[in-house]
Amino acid sequence: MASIKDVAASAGVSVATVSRVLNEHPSVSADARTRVLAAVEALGYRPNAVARSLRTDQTHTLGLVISDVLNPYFTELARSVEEEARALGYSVIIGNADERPEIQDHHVRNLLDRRIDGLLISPTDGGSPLMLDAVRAGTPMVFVDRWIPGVDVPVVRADGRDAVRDLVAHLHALGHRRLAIIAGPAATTTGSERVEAFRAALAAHGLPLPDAYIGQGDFQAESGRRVTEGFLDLPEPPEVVFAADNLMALGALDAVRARGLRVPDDIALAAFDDIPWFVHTDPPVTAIAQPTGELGRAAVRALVDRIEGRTAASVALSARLVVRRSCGEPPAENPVTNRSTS
Amino acid sequence: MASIKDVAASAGVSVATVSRVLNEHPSVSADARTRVLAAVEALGYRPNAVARSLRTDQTHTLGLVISDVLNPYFTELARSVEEEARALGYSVIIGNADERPEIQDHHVRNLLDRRIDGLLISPTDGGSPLMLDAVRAGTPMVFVDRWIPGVDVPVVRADGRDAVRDLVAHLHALGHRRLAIIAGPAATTTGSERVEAFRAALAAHGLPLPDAYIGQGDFQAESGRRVTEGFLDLPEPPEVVFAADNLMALGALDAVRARGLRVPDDIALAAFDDIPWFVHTDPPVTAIAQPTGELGRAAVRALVDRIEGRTAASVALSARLVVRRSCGEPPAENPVTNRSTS
DNA sequence: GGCCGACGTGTAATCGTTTCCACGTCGTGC
DNA sequence: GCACGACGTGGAAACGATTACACGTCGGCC
Repeated sequence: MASIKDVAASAGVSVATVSRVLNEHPSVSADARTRVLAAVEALGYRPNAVARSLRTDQTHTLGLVISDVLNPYFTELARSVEEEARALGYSVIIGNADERPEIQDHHVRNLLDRRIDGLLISPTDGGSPLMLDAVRAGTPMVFVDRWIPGVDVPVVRADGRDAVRDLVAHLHALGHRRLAIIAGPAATTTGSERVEAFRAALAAHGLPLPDAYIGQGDFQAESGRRVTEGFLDLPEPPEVVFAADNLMALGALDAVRARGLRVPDDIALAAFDDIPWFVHTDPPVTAIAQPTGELGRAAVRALVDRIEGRTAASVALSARLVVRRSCGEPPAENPVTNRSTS
Repeated sequence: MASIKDVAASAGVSVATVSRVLNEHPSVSADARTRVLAAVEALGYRPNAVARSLRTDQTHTLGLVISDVLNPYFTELARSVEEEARALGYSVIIGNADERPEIQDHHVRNLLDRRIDGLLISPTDGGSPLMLDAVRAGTPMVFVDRWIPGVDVPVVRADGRDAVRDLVAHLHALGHRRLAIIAGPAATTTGSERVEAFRAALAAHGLPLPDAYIGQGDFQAESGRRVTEGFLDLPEPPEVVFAADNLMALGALDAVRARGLRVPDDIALAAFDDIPWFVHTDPPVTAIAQPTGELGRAAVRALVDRIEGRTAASVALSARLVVRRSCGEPPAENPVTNRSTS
């Protein structure tokens, strides 16, 4: 592979001049510039990003550590992150933690070793020493979706409280009184927050949230299945199951189906996170939709602000309820909320 | 951030010795080793991967350029690729081409500039000059899922021919005679191959595949919707629509639903690529399942073989038909093929 | 006509590693 | 007792870029 030296030799100038042409430094004569450009073209030269990074101490790369790539919500997040980053001249290295703290740490370490310019992360747990060290060391960082309390890092997330309230009102109006939730891990903010929002919304209607109706999941389909089976085995099973993410909702559907029961007649179902497939499931699933793309873009902008020396602020966008048929009594068709893709 | 010099100074040895300890070079005294290790620990030193890469000319990084991250098939592929790569000591940079050749080229260029050790790619088109150049320059490369004919690069893919034959036999047995396909872009191998396999399977049953029954899609949901609407507008609409990927099947469902028609009563549907959601759609969708995880792992192994100087061979694994209810007449329940997650 | 600033260019240091080579100090074998 | 090999170590040169600094040349202005 041709190096800057080859270009310099071929153009009859010094490497410094080549570098200046490449970096659009003003003080280069038109003559030198054309000769260099011609040599670059002829040799098919491309600057070595590794060498450049070593010298300039910037990689123009963002690290993104997400909890689970198989979760469509995070996939969409990753996509919008990459898009916005590309628009701003950065590339993205994605690490998939699979909801496992040790894999998360592996990725964080790896990204730090590669000297990424900044880190976007949706923490799987309460924060490992490694991550806290990175924050302390001044690594530009932004939390997205989930965050770690007490750590001074901007957070970009959706606030689902209002939507959860709308959901509970909807369920209450349909006559449901025994509502259960499949929660995410308590170590994640989204795990505990959604339970709290649910509990508060229930309280507003004078409904309790008994412990038996709080199932502990881990945001994966299998846990949704397991928890739902537990609910169904209860002497008095809930009338509604609210899954704190879309994969656990999938697991819940599996469990209900395995028993030969029907949604919503035998048990109603709702989910946090809306995905295109919810339109076509049997029945279509009522869900709380996050502005996922906007979250990803906002997170990148915040991180790049931080990297480039500006100050980055936290962002909270609101989620909204999308009513379908999985909780009973089909509402009037709404052509907008029923579009399956965006 | 502490550098190797700091460690050397702190341990009272030269940088060469530190480097030797870190790289497990044998000729280091036990005494020096412990002093270095202690210094590393004390300073929280981590080698700078950028500098190391510059010197050794290897990044221990693989590039993966996929056609569309939002497609669950590619997501799963990406996940298995990353997992296997991690197991072999490599990390992965994913580029999402969104089925657009110019974005694909952007990612390829970017990855090449970063001096990745090898490239895993599922080409969106017939091969840009850039990619052909990279092949000619000897960049270790492996095609996965799709490939470019006439280019000497190992291919790891699923052969769906038998499964398509099984599908057509299944459809024929159900009494369907007018079968249509939503094809992928002709520039992709999976785009044209699936049509050919379908045509051949139809011919074996003495069935034609008229041009009007070949809809041109682009592997995205929207095109599935558009093509399906076209089919439904035909004077004699098909009895079955076979979508060449899962997203176009989603679009087809959207279109059928928008007309108030029902699957499979009014029109049957089948898809290439199986995904967990197909179990829970209304109705569950008959699909051809690829061994996605195995494909990803095999692709990584082939690429790493090539990188580390061994020879890499092409791999073709077989796909299989998973019958559900979207083509009519429910088969007996099969607990294995109906599990929604793996 | 001389001085000074602007301009274009090249030399060389630098980023953090790895690794070749040379060197000193042993222990061993004759 | 001497030669020699093995071993542990350090110095210094790379890798491919960027950039501070110095230098020569030219034009304009007094």
